[in-house]
Order: sequence, then structure tokens, then C-alpha cells
Amino acid sequence: MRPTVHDIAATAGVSLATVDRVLNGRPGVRTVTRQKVEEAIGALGFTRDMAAVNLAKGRVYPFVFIVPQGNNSFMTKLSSEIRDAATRMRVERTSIRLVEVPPFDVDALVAAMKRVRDDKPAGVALVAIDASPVRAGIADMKAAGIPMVTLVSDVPGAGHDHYAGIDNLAAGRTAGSLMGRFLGGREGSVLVLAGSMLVRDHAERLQGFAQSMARISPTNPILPVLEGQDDPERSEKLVREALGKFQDCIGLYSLGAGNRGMIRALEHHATEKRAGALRVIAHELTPHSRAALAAGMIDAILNQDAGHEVRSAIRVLKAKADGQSVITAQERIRIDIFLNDNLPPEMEEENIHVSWS
Amino acid sequence: MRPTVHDIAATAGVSLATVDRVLNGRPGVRTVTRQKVEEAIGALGFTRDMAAVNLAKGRVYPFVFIVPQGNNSFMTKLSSEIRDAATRMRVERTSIRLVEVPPFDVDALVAAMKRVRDDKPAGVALVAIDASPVRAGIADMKAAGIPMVTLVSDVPGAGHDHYAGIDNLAAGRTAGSLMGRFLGGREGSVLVLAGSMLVRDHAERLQGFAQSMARISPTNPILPVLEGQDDPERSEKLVREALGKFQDCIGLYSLGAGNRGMIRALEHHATEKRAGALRVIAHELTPHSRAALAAGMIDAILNQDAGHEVRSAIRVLKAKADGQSVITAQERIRIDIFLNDNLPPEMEEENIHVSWS
DNA sequence: CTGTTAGCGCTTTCAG
DNA sequence: CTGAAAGCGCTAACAG
Repeated sequence: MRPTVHDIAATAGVSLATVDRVLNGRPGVRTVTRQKVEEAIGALGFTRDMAAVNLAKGRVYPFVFIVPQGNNSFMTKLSSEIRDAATRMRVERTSIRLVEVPPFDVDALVAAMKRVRDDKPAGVALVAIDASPVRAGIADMKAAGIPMVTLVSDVPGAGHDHYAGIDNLAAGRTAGSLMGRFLGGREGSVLVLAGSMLVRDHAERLQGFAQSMARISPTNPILPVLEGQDDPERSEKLVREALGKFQDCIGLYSLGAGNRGMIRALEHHATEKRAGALRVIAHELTPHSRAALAAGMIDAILNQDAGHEVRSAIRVLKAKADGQSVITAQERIRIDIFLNDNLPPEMEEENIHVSWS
Repeated sequence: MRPTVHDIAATAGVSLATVDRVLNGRPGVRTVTRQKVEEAIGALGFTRDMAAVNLAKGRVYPFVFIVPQGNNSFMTKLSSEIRDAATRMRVERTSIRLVEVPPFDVDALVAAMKRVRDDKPAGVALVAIDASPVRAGIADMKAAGIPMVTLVSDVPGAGHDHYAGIDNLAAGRTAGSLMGRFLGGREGSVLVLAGSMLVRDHAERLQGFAQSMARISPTNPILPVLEGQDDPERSEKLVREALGKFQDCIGLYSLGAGNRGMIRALEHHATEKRAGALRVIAHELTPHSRAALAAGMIDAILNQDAGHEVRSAIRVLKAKADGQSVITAQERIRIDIFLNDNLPPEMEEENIHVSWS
């Protein structure tokens, strides 16, 4: 069996309490005593049993997730993943409270953060907005000793512990790279549909996309970016008009949400023109985008797995709360690339049945 | 606070022992009593604290991983990931023993399985070979009540609990799909380099590749498959000869290991011919294949993450050992697609420093 | 069939 | 500065 605190106490010739004090770096131990204990620990190769620690401490991890109120498929998914994780984590003494705030609203976000901070949670994860007050709010939390993680969308230089999300610059580059190869040297221009250039993710994706295209496919000009505000109606209208106006358009990159509208525009376009003339790359695997991919209307979908992001955020928060280190490799969120050949099986909403047996 | 067994006992008007018996489905409880307890559980919304359970049970999870002795980069990586996981899991009362067997040797594998079974471990993960004795061995383990998981390579119909690995048919289809799009309608034939058609993974990948190519790019013939036995020397020779012989070859799919040799052949080819004429897709991200991708010699790499596979196998084994259900979505191993734009940062071998503080 | 009691490995008062 | 003892939530003998 693994050595326990008793073994340490015995070989060091001290009591349990002293071992505990050394283990937890608490004051009130003479240096010599401390050294004896540390020697014993080293000699026996002692590792703490975290389960027992948590049990004895009665430790619980009250975490809070602050996310924008879901107006698009992705955010809805994110919230639902958070709720799922919450029920599943109950078993592990972790409680998760979900706070929803109006989207793109800095003041609302900051206000929510203040309220949350006064609860003194063991950790906070939030979908950040790239603005000064948000940075300040995060710094404030950290100052209060609360582990902080940004989720999906980052805000640099705020002093938080971790960003659980994809590298959006790389995502954009990847999209550009695929687009360039898919176009295969054909002549024509490329359209980009974004939500808003004010959002950091979108800006970064565009930047990466432009980089790659310039390198791989410099002869295919990128048309002025369309900003659909992640709104289906608006996106549909913009794409429709653009496709009408730029007859030489052979590629479309949709880097934000609101794909539903874009897909409708493509359907319209396909019935008018011959299909297959347009290479399309989009972000986020949703029921709509998935169907379009399966139908051959979209060529590739770049995706971030909301479930992974949530679970990663929880792991990191827990590790930070315990003052432990994280497995960096495990916490990197991948950019998934889906073609219609490697689509994961569609899963009916699994009704998770938390049984108590 | 969450309700505990004491609360249940109190509201049901029984003793702790009885609650425990009901909780664990042990016999010796009258139906009426059982019902009272179950009611109390339902009413209070009781969930077991697994940490306390494990502590009380003194439960440990001795798992065994059986893998082929690493003669290629991938298997080496796999073993090292298993060792990493082993040290990390010590904290969670999980011990992992790594058993290495000669590759492609059914008898050796089966013999190892027998020895392992007599140890009565809490679970076994193995890289399977698709052969009857292996199937029988797995059934044998299951009969002994040992949870079983196959890793990386599956053997269907053996009655094991789970397969922790990618869908190789889908991987092949994906490769074919990318190849078809990358060729972009150009005339020419496509070469396939495999390890051996006797290995299930390779056979499935080829099958999927052929499917996709037939659909997307029917005018590009697939040349007779080269079997390099995952051996660099042999692979180099074969690819070199083939590229010399089939001057119209414009695509190469390397679906097995032994990429080092293939890359050397490509280097040779590139100096003779003009570069960039050949679209190349390979499997497994290793230092060699990574360099070739970065250099533009390989266009895309399909990858399975050995670390994910190992951790997934452990999670599943543990869940099965506890008689719990698994989060299916979390246990699906993705097929990673890497272009040189979304390569994850190269990580120096992190020296994991397990601190006891 | 049911209850009592003593732990699992660690922390935490409260005395010394 | 150090130790003894009680207890976290659950299980496992052993009695009744």
C-alpha cells in the first residue's frame, strides 16, 4: 500500500498534526522538525490522497460561469454543456452556477462580475469581451484571490489564469489554407461573412484567413468583409446581394455565427446558378451547418467543441483552486475540421440519467 | 450541504448499515424497508460522495495496458503516454502496469493476456490483433469479470466494453476526400503506401480512401497498393520505384507508419522533378512528418492523439469497474486533421514534476 | 433481516 | 511549538 500520513509520522517520530502542518505549509513548526518530516516524505515517496483531503476538509468548489444569453446555436450549446457538467460534477463536490448576461454588453458583464465576486466563489469562468472594464474586472477578481478562466473568447493582458478556447488566428489561417487548396488555382474572388469586426475572435479569424490566402492563393482577391451581426436575416440578405453583385465569386468563408441565414442564401443561389461552383467554409457545427455539409453545400466546417471547453475550464479552475499544476497538453482546445466524411455521428440529446446507485 | 447517508438513515428511520445495503444493492433487506430508504433518497436528492466511497472501500484500481513493443514513433508515443498517465493517476488510487509484447504476434499477445488475467486486475486495455485467439482471450477476461477495452486497434465481436481509438474507415474517407479536393480535377494517378493489408486499421483506411476517391475524383486511378511493412527502408525503396515508374502520379496517401522512409523518397523525388507536383497525405504526427508538413512536402496529416486514447481508456475502465456509465461524447476519439496552419505548438518533453505538497 | 462499531487518510480543534 | 482526539461520508465486519 501507499504510505500514509501515519507512516510519515512514525518514521519522522512526530505526530499526525505536525505532519499535517508541514504538508500544508502552516506555521508553527521548528525548522529541524520540518526537515525530519520532509525527509520522511521523501524517503517513503509519499503522495497525498486527494480524495481523503477533500473529504476531511469538507471542501467544495463553488464555481460560476458567466456567459452571454444564447441567441445563437453555439451559445445555446455552451450553456447546455455547462448545465450538463454541473449535474455531473455534483458527485465530485463541485457546484456550478450559470449566470447569463446580455450579449456584447460590457456594462452588464462587468456588473455581473461584481455581483459574482461578492459571492466569493472558488473560481470563475467567463466569455470575455475585449474591453478595458472587463480587464479591470478580471484583475479585481484575481486580487480577491479567485481563480479566473476565460472561455471561448479571450481578453489579453487581464492577468487571468487561463484561456479555454481555440486559437482563432490559427483557425483563420487553416480556413484560408483549405480555401486556397480547394479553389485549386481557379480564377475568381472570395467572400467573407463575419459577425462583427468588433469582436476579437472574428477579427483574428479574418486576419489569419487573409494571411493564408495571400500566401497560397494570391490571385484570388478577398472582397470587402460582410458584417452580419450574427443575425440570420441580415446575413442572408448580405450574402444574397453579394453573390448577385460579384458574379465571379467562387469562395465563401463564414467565420461567425448566423449560418442559418447564409445557408438560405446559398440555397437560393444554387437554384439560380449551377450548384458546386462555390467553395464554402464555415465555423461551428450546428444542426444547420451539419445538414449543409452533408448536402455538399458547405465543403468544410471548423469547429470548437463547447463540451471540451467547459470541462477544460472546470479542470483548470479546480487545479488552480487546489494550487496544483495543469496538464498543458490536455487543456489545449483543438480546432476540429469536419468534412462530410468525418462527421461524428449525430447524437440525440442524451438524457443523462444520474443514478444514485 | 448535500444530504449524507446519515440524513437518509434518519428520515427513513433505519440504520446506516441498511442504507448502505440498499445503496449497494446487497441482499438482506425487506422490500418495505428498501422502499422506505429509496423514498428518502429520492426525497432528499441524495448523491453518493465517490471520494468517501473510495476512501472507505480502500479501493484501488490496478489496471494493465498491453501494447506492442515500440518499433515505430507512434507506439513509442503510446507507451510514453501510458507511463505519464500512470504517474499522474497514482494520486487517484489508480495503478497502471505496462506490459509490452512483440508486435503482430498473436501467440505472444494471448499468452500475455493469460498471465495478466491471473493477476485479477480491475481492468485491462490492449492494442488488439484481429484474430480468433485474441477474441477468445478477451471473452475469457470478461468471463473473469474484468473490464476490457481495446486501444488504437480493435477486434470486433469479442464482447469487450469499449474501443478507444479512431474510426479508421472514416479516416480513410476523409483522406480520400481531401485528396480529391486537393487534386482539383487534374489528370493523374494516385499512389497508396500502407504497412500491411493484414492489419485491420490499414485495410479499413484503404477501403474508406477508395470509396471517397471513387465518389469525388473518379478520373484519378488508384495504383496498386504498396506494402511497406511499416519499415522505413522498404517504404523508401517502394515509393522511389513507384514514383519513377508512374510518371503521371500526382497524389500519395501514406496510411501506415514508416513515414520516415517515404519522406526520404519524396526528398529524392523533389530534387529530380519540380516540387509541388505531388499532393501528399499521411497519418500520424511525428517529428518527421511534422517537419515534412511544415516544409510543404506533405499537405495534410491525419492524426490520432495517443494521450487522449490512453486517458479515455482509463476513464472507461474506471467507470466500468465502478459500474458507472460513461459520457459517450467525451470518449469519442477524434480524427485530427493538421495542415501546416493549425499545427499545435511543438512541446519539449515536459518533465512532469509530481510534487507532494 | 437489522443495527453497532470501528475504521479508510487526512484535517482540525483544543489542550499541553 | 507539538500532540491527542474527534470527525468528514461511507463501508465492513460482527452482533443481535
